[in-house]
Amino acid sequence: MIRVLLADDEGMIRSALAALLRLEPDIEVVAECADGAEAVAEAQRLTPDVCLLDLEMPHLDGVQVAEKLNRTLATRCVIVTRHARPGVLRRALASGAAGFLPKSRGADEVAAVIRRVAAGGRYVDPEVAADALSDERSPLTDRELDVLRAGRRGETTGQIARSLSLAPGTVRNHISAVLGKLAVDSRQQAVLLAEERGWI
Amino acid sequence: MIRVLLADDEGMIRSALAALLRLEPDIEVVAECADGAEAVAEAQRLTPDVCLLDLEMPHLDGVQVAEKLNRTLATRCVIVTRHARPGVLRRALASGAAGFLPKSRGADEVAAVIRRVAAGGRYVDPEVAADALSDERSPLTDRELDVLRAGRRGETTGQIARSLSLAPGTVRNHISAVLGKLAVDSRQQAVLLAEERGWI
DNA sequence: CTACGGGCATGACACATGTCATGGATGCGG
DNA sequence: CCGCATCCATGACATGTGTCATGCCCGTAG
Repeated sequence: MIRVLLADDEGMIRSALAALLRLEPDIEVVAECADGAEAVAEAQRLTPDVCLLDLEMPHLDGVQVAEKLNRTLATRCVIVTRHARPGVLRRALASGAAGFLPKSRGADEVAAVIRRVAAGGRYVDPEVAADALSDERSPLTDRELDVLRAGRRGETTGQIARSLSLAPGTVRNHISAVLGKLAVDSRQQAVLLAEERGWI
Repeated sequence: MIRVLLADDEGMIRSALAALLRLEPDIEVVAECADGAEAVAEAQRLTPDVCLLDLEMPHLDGVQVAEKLNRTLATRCVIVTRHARPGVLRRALASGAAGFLPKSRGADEVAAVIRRVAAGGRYVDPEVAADALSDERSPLTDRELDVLRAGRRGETTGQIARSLSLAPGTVRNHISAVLGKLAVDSRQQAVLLAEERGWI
């Protein structure tokens, strides 16, 4: 019996997948979570065999959850997302996720992927994988990405600086480097571009 | 037997709902569509009893599809969406939709709603309806919304000014008024808030 | 008519932001 | 070891942005 944890902030898809998976004789859904923090807590309490994690969730996203879990548990994580971009795939694999499945795929593939990763294998959507082979990496450094992430919602330089424990000038410098590399004029344009490419 | 058409651009949720609905003895899924144009064509060909339409779809959104169908067919439409805001609900009802269901609700409610609208009733999610009763309209003036829209993607003041044929100072003034009314600190936060509320 | 209020436009000012030059830390290859 | 490159952090400076006071235009109430 494969014990599965489900996490997705969208109730409809979460409950739909749960209902479908419960029809499978060899799969047991042990938890349904609506956000990343809950997923981490439940996973640590229940130690499921496989965690199916939506990427877009409040507070902790799926990749962050996978990162946390991989540090402490033997659970295998599958990242599910609407925005299947090469950059996102890279982030997911770097976090130690064992599977990557875009939501454009049918629900019938979910059970198959779960079985595969539960058996110790990995699964990466072939289409996204092909894209990832021919893509260019983000030209941004880790720190630049941190700063960009921290300013994603229009936070002021001061807020970003405080949340990263940096001098405001340093934040401005990183931002400046980002703007130059991405050839845009404003912080917000940089955020939009980076989000579109799956870099943050 | 209730004949249902399903339209959602996200393959996973579309196929999951289809699979679940097929388990219901009195419901038959006659079509699954990935975009609005396809939904219109299939509905006209098959004349289903109920159309379950995602709001966010490429080219034609759910409300536009409902509008078209209500002009020519007796089909009853249910709008399904992630962003369940009063403004969206108003748009949906104005288009003649018979049902409104946010994706935050469980998949188990879908069949019940379909039966209800198939029987000639209407269904509006009670929580969104309550919001809609107590909602306030946008406190922003037309010009302020124009400026906000023009700056949606992080355009600089100069670019906004040029695209609206204004002095840069005027643009700043409008922005300033917006920030005050919305009680936020930056342009980007104002854009996010306005988008979230369906004002732009 | 006149006074008033609201929306729109503008320029001057204070402050936040982006740019630049600089220095320290680390890693790599000669 | 030394030079070289890269990343990170910082402060001074220029530019862009938000705030404010002001004036115009128009519709409406007195």
